[in-house]
Amino acid sequence: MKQLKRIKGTQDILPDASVKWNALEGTIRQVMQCYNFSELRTPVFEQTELFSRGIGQLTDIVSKEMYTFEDRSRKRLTLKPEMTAPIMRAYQENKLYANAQLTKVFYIAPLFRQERPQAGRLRQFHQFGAETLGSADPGADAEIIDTALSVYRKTGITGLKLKINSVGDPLCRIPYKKQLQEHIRPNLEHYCEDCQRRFDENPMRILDCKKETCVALNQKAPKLLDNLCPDCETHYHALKSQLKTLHIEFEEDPYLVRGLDYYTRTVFEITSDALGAQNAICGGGRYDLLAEELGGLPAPAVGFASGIERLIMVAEAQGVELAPLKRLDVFLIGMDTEAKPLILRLLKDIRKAGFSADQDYLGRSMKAQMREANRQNTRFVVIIGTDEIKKNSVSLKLMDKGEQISIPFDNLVAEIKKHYS
RNA sequence: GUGGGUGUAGCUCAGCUUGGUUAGAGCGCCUGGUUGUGGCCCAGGAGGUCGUGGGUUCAAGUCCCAUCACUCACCCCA
Repeated sequence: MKQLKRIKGTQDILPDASVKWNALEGTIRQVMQCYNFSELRTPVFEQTELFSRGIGQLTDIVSKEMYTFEDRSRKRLTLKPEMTAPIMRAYQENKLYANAQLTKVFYIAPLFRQERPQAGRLRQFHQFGAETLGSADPGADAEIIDTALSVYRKTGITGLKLKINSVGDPLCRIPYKKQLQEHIRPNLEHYCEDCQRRFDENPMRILDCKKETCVALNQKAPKLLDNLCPDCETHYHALKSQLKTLHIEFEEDPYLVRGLDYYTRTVFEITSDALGAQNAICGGGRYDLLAEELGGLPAPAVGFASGIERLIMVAEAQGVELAPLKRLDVFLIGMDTEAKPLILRLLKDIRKAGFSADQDYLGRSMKAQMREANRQNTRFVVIIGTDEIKKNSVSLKLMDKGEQISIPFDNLVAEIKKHYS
């Protein structure tokens, strides 16, 4: 019979890896708590309309990457491809703004996009992120960036680059787009195919093209940063000054454009050159218009999203251990049938005391069991054989020191506590 | 959707150019060297439809075609 396989672009997180995932999720929760973000969990699927309306019809995500299907009642559902829209939906639906003027939430969640997989890009992948809803203050933007960077610092990864930009708001962006199109139009035929396609859909993306000819043509193009309206200008400057106060290094990239429609004003990206072509480990920005787009009350908001798989890739490339080496506290060996019930009792007692403990279930020789204990990086081995039974004692081997001591049967747990380090 | 690369032991890979004994290595695993004692060392052992299907040939892991899978990159994104 044919062996069943996991579907393309998905991953089994095996025991060796899941230890790292758990440790990483732990540091994420810890940092989020310090910054006073609370967890918000949303369903894995939503009405398709949430994303088509929230993210934008013309974006790649909505136009060609969503896992969309009909349920039995012919409702159009979509496996969530990103978290911002669901968070905003939940914020409005549950009227979180009624409890507090300001809502700060974080999430750790699986997301789904049907793309061609490559290094750092899976069809089911995971992001953590934070969103501050209800504030238009540039301080919220700075805090969001600081939060992401704090998580990275805590994990131990280094060498990350922060790029920031402002994409303005409709007030400055709409006239700017026209100005940009006018500038490009005379030379449009010299631009690459992709850029020609972008001309009507999303002219600002043309500035982000990496093709040499396009980069050259873009040299003299007007920059949105030079054409911000006074309010956006003020916001952007306040953000930069707060980042400086926080001693956060950043690079201004006037061509940084994010692919999602809902961004206004602040956008940013954090990259690592330890990654391959997909070098962004974090992306985010402000989305003051999304709330209304989804049919709710106006609510300015800012957030970031960070790829967990990519973070782990960076850690691996840099030799950063996300989790300490796994150790088993106690391995118990019963030498004959008389010892078995005693071992079983001790195993239970040791576990009850909070230590990790295990025994052999394969009927292996003592030598093989010792090897097994060693393989599992065990701290203590407890041995009971006829000698021990006669003396109503157990042998406790301290594996790191190689020493072995004989102790009374009932003192075992206390003795383990004493030698545990 | 487009282009490149790779499929040989549980894992990482050699062998393919120049077809020809029983297809190899390292790591891992198992057994023994110790009547009940791990790591290091030594000795031995198990484990392979050479991705799949077809073709060429006296002979195919090796050459040709097809197909599938994986992978990297483009587009775009975390």
